[in-house]
Amino acid sequence: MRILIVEDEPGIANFIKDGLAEEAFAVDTVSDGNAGLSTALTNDYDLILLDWMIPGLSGIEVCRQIRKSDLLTPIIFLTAKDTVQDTVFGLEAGANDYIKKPFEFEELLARIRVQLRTKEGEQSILTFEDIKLDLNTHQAFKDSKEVSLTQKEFALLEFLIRNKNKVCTRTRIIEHVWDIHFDADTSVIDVYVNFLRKKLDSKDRKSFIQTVRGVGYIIKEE
Amino acid sequence: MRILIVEDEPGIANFIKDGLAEEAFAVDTVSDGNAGLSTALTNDYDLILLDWMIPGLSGIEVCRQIRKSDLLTPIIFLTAKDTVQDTVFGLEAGANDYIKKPFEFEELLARIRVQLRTKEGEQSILTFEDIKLDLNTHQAFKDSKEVSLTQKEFALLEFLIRNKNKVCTRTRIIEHVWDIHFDADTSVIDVYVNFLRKKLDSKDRKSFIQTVRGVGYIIKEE
DNA sequence: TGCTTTTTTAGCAAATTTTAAGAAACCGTT
DNA sequence: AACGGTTTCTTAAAATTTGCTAAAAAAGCA
Repeated sequence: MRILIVEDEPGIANFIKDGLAEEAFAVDTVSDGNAGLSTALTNDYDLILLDWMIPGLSGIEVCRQIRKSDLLTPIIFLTAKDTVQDTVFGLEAGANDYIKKPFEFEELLARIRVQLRTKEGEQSILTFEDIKLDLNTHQAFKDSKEVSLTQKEFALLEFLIRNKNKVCTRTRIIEHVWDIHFDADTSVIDVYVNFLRKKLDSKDRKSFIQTVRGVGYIIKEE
Repeated sequence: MRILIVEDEPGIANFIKDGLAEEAFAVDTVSDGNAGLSTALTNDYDLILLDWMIPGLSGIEVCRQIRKSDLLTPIIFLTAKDTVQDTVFGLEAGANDYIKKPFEFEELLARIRVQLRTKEGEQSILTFEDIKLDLNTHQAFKDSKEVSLTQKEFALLEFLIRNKNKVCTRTRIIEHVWDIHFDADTSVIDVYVNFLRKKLDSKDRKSFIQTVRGVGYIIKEE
């Protein structure tokens, strides 16, 4: 799950970024309206957090432009303003929700989850055959026995299971799990697929992660 | 735990009622706004499920009236509307949460539990294995021998035990225990976890507070 | 002031993540 | 079947990040 934060105060931006990283989201931040708009339009985010008062284009203008280009990515406004009138403008501009600063991280997280749930029926427990991932507790299970996974292992597995029965290309994996958006000459993916196989494969049958040569990997049912 | 449902569609009302009855809640239903308001005011419910579109007084008006009379019973809105603007008004009118129809019963139940937790968690003694916390007297015990904890130590331990079997992220800990809501570059948490371990760990087995690298800490049963 | 509590700092230890490189597997062509 | 060029697998080790711990500094409080 990729999230874009458009926020000019580095303190707040980092606070949110770190918190969301702990929840296993891939997070990018930009600090002004123009960068926000272009980044949002040229990337595939699952959700955007947009500050109201930012340099360059105002938050509301960014929101309008994004909607104008038919992008339906959920947008949550971060706003210091507390008159209902302003928030109404924001919602009319196409935002999905708003949260008043200062806010508790918990509340922000809840609102993010609400938006993501409507988007693709997000659940807090993902399963594939005898493998279970609990997103709340960050625990992974195989045959209902816990298997300890590192952050990256967990994130990769989550991505693969979310996209089960679809081929995940190396590019999409490196973007969504590693948050790398330039040409990457690396073989981390191979290594981590190997880690997951070692920890989660059953000995008697072929690996639950199948490789699609020249393209990427897939977790397929049956 | 008594729950009031204010909902005019008998199908939905019964669906929820039966489901909640199976979960051992005592459930009453009424089907219009006026009845909802008077029933809510003259009875002692632990939670109210309130439909947005009902005959008589609108759900939002019922909510407002209830809050006006200083009743703090948690209210969850059931709403078919999907513009967030409306739900925002609902939350401003004093609702505690909202859920969009159609919803899964599981999700409703989860939200109900969240609201009730604050109430039913009024038990004043928390325990985890051989550790006991008396919230009234602020005393901590290990093997029924008292261990003196400082305020922060107590607060951190309380938070961890309240969330036992769930990973507590650093962000959540710093918000709930230290009440810091901005970017925090600090390692107080590490230090205090260390304090608690020194005071409360058993020598023969691994620490009762387990660290989840890159995320936070967890107190786990078994 | 002296004592306790809380927070910061910093070096060390440990775990994770990444890199790198040879081995193995795959695939099209001969 | 054999070959060569790729791509992927598997390891080991380097690089980096994160957490632990002790000790000092700062803040509170009687």
